[in-house]
Amino acid sequence: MARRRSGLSPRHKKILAFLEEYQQDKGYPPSIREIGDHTQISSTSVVKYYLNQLEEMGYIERRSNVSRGINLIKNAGGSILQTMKNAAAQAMDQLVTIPLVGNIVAGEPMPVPSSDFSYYDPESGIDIARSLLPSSDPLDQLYALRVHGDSMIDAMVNDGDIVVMKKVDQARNGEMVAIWLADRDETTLKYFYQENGRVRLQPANPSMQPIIIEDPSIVEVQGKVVLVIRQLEKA
Amino acid sequence: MARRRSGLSPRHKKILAFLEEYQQDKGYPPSIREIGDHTQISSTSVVKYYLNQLEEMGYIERRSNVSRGINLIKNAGGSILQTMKNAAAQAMDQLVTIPLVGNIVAGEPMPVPSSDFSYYDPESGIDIARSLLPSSDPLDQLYALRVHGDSMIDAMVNDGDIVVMKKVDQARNGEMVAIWLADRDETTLKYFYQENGRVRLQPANPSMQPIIIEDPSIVEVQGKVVLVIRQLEKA
DNA sequence: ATAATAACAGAACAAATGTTCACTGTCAAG
DNA sequence: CTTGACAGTGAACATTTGTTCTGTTATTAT
Repeated sequence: MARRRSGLSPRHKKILAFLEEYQQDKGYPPSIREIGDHTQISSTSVVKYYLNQLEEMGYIERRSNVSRGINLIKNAGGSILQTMKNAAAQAMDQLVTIPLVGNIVAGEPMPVPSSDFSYYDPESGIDIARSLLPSSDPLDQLYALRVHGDSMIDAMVNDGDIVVMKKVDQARNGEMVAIWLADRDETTLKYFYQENGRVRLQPANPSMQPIIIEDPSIVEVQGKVVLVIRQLEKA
Repeated sequence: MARRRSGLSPRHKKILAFLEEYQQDKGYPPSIREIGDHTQISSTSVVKYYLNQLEEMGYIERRSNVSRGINLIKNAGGSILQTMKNAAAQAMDQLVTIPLVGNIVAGEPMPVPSSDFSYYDPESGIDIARSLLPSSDPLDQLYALRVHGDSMIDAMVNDGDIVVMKKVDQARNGEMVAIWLADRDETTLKYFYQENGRVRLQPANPSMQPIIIEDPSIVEVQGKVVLVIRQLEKA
């Protein structure tokens, strides 16, 4: 039999390759006996023998007495698996999933996710290409709402549309914002303009008249509209 | 105890979160007892009970009688997690680029890509998550147009909006289509209804009146509207 | 109230799986 | 040739771990 050289023997490589392939395929690591079967090693003790060596060499991590407790650190080529994760993350990065946290209904306050809101809360999310979003916005401040009813038609937003919002509590001129009008008990989407002490809320539909509010304190900005999506054909 | 809602209960979410975190941290999935310990579930049978439900819902895959044989398919947000190798390719696949071939202007015929049109012709394209599009549509029949002017406001489409169209020459009832009205020299977006020999073109804005056309031969369907996108903040 | 169903508990069980150990074979150096 | 480190075998063993089962508690519907 060949003596232990400095590097990896064919069996070492075979085991590492199998570990990677198996984890890839099944989503969890193989057992010692499965490794043996697929690498022509008939004895479980020999598999353990090799696994110990691979662990010493830093290719894997193991937790003793734990079934399938093998963590592949780097593959046989020596390149760290983490780089792969990064590549995937980068590709994923082009596509962001925005939580769909609720509905906009004119007569009731709009749901806004709390700052500590759980990643797993939303029943569903919508996927958006990053290129459609303002590049600067941090993703965790974005959330989406589905519009219910025809109350937003003067904002050119229809029943069933999805609006992507950014959490802000102050609007700048010219931005479209979601506003809770305390005196009317109403949520509305309007272009926001603050000019000489009063607030003008301009509908997106140029044929509609603006709302002028003399007392800015009663307008409550819920968020800024970033994107509106209307699916005519349901996916 | 709370009844099973349509979506995921807090425990479902907790388990999914733990599965993801554990796998990320250790490199292999947790055992049933470990899941129980970290999610305040005292009985292994209850953990199994939830795992069965998660499997039925498609969030995980399991191999029976296999220790830690859990494969996390998608997280609670519903986005695909897959294993790292496929993730990059899959993520790419989730994103489609649709050619932006021109503008819609009310007074002139709408540009429609010819059938042999080169995929690389358009100066620019827009990236759309596949999940937003009708799953059935072949991608090569989709194209996008930018709306110029306020002429489409009765279709709830604003100046600057992007409409994604599908090439069709015949519309079915209830579809929103782009139509060239020969007698008016005008392009318009309307809901299409053909009923007892005549065509009714219904604006999306429910407060507007429909156009009735007695002679169907003068309506020329340019395409079907699949998606409308409005970017409030330019990227 | 009552029945039905979902949610949960805990123990007992069986199977999967890692570990240990005594033993055999190989090869190179003294 | 002998020795010793390395490589490998196979079985016995001990844990870990998934499964099943009986039963209890809550929630909803009738």
